[in-house]
Amino acid sequence: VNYRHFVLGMLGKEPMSGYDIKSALDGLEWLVGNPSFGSIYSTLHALLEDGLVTVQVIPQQVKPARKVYSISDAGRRLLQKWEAEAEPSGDSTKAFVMRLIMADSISRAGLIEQLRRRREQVAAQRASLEEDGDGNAAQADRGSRLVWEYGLALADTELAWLDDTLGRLFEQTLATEGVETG
Amino acid sequence: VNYRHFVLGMLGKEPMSGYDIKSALDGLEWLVGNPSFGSIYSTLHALLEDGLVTVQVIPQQVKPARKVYSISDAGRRLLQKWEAEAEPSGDSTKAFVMRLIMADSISRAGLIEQLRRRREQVAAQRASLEEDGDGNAAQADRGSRLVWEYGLALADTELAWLDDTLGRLFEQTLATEGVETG
DNA sequence: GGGTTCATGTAATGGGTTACATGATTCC
DNA sequence: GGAATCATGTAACCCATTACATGAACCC
Repeated sequence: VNYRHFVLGMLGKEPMSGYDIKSALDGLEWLVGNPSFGSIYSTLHALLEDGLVTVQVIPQQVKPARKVYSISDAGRRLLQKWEAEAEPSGDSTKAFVMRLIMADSISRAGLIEQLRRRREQVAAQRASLEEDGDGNAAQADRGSRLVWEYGLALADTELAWLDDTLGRLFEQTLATEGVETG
Repeated sequence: VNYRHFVLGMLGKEPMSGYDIKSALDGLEWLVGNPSFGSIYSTLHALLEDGLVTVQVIPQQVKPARKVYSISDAGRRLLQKWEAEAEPSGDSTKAFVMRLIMADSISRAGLIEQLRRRREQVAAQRASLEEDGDGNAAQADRGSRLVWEYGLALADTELAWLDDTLGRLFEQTLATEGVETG
């Protein structure tokens, strides 16, 4: 995974230091991954050099100065562009969660679009898995059968969650538009 | 991820060529990952050099010769050793599926042990997630809340699947032992 | 006294992906 | 005619992890 977009997305939520980003991810490794300091800091430096973020150095008496990074206009534009384009091959779960956690940086319509895309991808993955299994479920080895069951269970749960979440977001959108237009 | 153990585990199921391994993984990228040819072939070369696998070259008229790799005794020993030791930090989902798919290379008792360990890890992840959420569910941003819900849903499904699978394996073990001893 | 938290940074290392090279057959 | 399948391999590149460096305050 490349953490460039992800780090930018975290800064899209609110200005943070590299240390803050790392802290926010502690306990979430299994869902989003946990980039090392080396990775975060160098990503931050690169983003700064490209003008996608700005820094504010906050000196502290004893501890090294905090460097709080904020997203720039150019950075927000790139984030928007990135949000619009889907990975053609399909995001991994971690990549999806990375997009999900920075939902605040994008519009509700954009978020709905993300979830719709994810729904399609997961549905396709589930379908191809089921197809594979139908043909050779009987003669498949134990390992393959276990993976097959496991994959179907995870896919079904994710589809259900996506449908549920999309439903709630859709209701909110209707309600908001109802207030605006009525 | 390091594909060394995984490739060895695939060969533990049955002798295969590099191309076979890659083919077996097509359509399973989202679950186990899909190493590139470059990665698979160099891994195979390294395993060969370490004496963990052997090759059998099968010439073909027009196509390049198939190189079918088989696991050696040393390889099987290493696989057993690897199976016994758990990643201290907890496996990622992909790493777990990698272990799962090569269930045929290990004993049923070993498999049960694997699933038990995974159950512990997922339970711990779920617990820390819930703990995090309880404190600041109200003031958390939308993205964090979505990830929280998503993570709980996935964790619950996996726990249920693990319990179910462990139950079935346990029954089979009892049945087998029943035949043996009675 | 020793481990943990806060806070940043650099350099080496490892290993996976991408791109390239080769080459005949088969399907559209 | 062009794309896909079968089948292996090498080299460059990218980038994440690991290890190292610095330094004070706080808790057991």
